[in-house]
Amino acid sequence: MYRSHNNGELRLTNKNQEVTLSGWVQKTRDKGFLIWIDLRDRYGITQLIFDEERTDKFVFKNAKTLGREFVIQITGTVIEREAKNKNIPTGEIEILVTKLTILNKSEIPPFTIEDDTDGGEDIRMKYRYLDIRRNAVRENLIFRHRVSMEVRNYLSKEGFIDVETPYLIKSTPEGARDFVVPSRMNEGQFYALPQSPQTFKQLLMVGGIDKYFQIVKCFRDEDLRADRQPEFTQIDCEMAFVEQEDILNTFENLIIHLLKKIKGVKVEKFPRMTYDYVMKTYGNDKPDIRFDMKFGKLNEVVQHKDFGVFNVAELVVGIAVPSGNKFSRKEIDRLIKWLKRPQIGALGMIYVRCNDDGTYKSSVDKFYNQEDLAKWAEITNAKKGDLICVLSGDANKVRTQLSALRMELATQLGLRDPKVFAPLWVVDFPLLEWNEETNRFHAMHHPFTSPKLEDMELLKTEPAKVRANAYDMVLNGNEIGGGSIRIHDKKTQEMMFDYLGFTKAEAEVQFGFLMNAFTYGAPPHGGIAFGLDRLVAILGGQETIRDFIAFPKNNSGRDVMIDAPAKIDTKQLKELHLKLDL
RNA sequence: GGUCUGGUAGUUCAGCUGGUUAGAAUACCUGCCUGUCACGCAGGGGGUCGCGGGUUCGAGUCCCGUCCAGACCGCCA
Repeated sequence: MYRSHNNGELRLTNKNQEVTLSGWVQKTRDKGFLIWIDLRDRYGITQLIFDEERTDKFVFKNAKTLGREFVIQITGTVIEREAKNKNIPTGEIEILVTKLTILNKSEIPPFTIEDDTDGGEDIRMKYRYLDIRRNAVRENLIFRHRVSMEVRNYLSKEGFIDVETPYLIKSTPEGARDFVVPSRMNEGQFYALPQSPQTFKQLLMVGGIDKYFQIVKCFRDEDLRADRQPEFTQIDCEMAFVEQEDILNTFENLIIHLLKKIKGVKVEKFPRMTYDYVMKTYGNDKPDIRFDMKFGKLNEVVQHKDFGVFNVAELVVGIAVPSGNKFSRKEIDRLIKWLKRPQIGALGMIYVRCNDDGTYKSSVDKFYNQEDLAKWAEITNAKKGDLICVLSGDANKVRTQLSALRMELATQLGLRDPKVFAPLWVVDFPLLEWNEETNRFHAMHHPFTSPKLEDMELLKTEPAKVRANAYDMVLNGNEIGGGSIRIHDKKTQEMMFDYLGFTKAEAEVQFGFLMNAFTYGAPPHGGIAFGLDRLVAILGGQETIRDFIAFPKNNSGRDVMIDAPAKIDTKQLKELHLKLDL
């Protein structure tokens, strides 16, 4: 028996009991005649004591040799501490050790296993197994476990069936780049890893599994970000015999349940906003609505004066920064400089100070009087003491830029409180999106998304205006889930592939199996998929998903611990019928 | 593919306009210490300043290239 108790559970009520404990040496405090050792496991810390007078000579001598992260097993008696530590749960007791076994020694770890470790990201990733011994990382993994168990239990109780779908599937041209796996048995042919189980879950609907879910790995060979990994986990869901409204209600309730159960936060019905509205109001299809700063379109009140920049602009739009008038000239200049960086690419910014006495002072006083500026304030909903920031130019670009500024200012002003949760639905996404590169329309969501019936006629005349039965769930400025009502008949699906520039033959080769399935009684269906990594990170109040993944990849898609990807030898290449062309 | 930031002791960092022997904290080692819990005290070891080239009497410091790491843009149906 390695242990009778774990290191977090002994209390004064266990006094005089003989116990056996195992764990890692967190810290030794050697006072010469007395040695204390903090013994750690994932449940907590228990203090061991070795006393030159009370401890066996051999055991005492052995205790002197212990180093950080040694794995030991001890037997001893629970005694009351002379000096208690109120900061830890086991702080009233310590173990007077009678028997000590070193189960395994440890090299000196490259960084300290402490809450505020001295190790940087790089070294912690290389020795991730040591990093996981730290409270912060362990707690994150446990937190993720709790979320995913809660999701499983909830969906299972609601009648959803967890079905596994294959990882070795077929590459498709639409969407993200595929990870590709060569087939040994089929010369010159390749599997692809799924970007999502999309077609399989639709086939499950045809198969009559009318409520399906899966917590499943997905793969996309695209560049990484703080919130994007090449392999990531989705809560993938699909339902048959449902309309959009059914899906929204079902999964809104799932997130309400999670927020309550995991965070103890009560959230009411989610607001629903159309894509068109959020783009115009927040410049962004995943708005953070924990704070206001809504866009105010100023074209009507600023144009046809003498200010040329505004007169030629497609869009002039402003936001009111709460209490922004306290910004110094220097701080505003810094904001403008920030906006002009190539990443944002704004040409400049006009601003209006809203003074406490109700007057205005702007950077364009030459062209606009107090009455004009009062109108700006009205449209942007600016109060006394605010600062109105105005950008102008190409509508799409300006929205993106002002949206970036809105988020930056909110961060600076502390308006993005990680303890506050503001979810919403964004609905009525466009079905299609023009792609400059390929010079054709692409499906904004994916090619299986159904168009809104009432917009079908526009498909021929103004395809960009056709709305889809597609929706995203947004939480605190992050897209945490997205889905759609799918096409479930062959004719519409064929038509869609046609619009997306597939020839009949291409559509048949790539998605014939799906369209064929649609001819055998496919029920109406739709679904949604949540990004688990992102959801867990946001619930945990953090931005980087890496902190919630046990073994994440770095910025360039490498696993620095196992050093992958790596070369394979010529024998393997030969088996796979591959030749490198480097 | 692009923009920006960084790379100096095991680790995290400082090192100004180029100038003698490159510092701090922490970790590590040794000794002392009877109630520690960020223990304390005294001492010690530890460096190819990412790599390559250039400018210079002289480069951690300036220039060019390159590699690595991070953030972002493009990309992510």
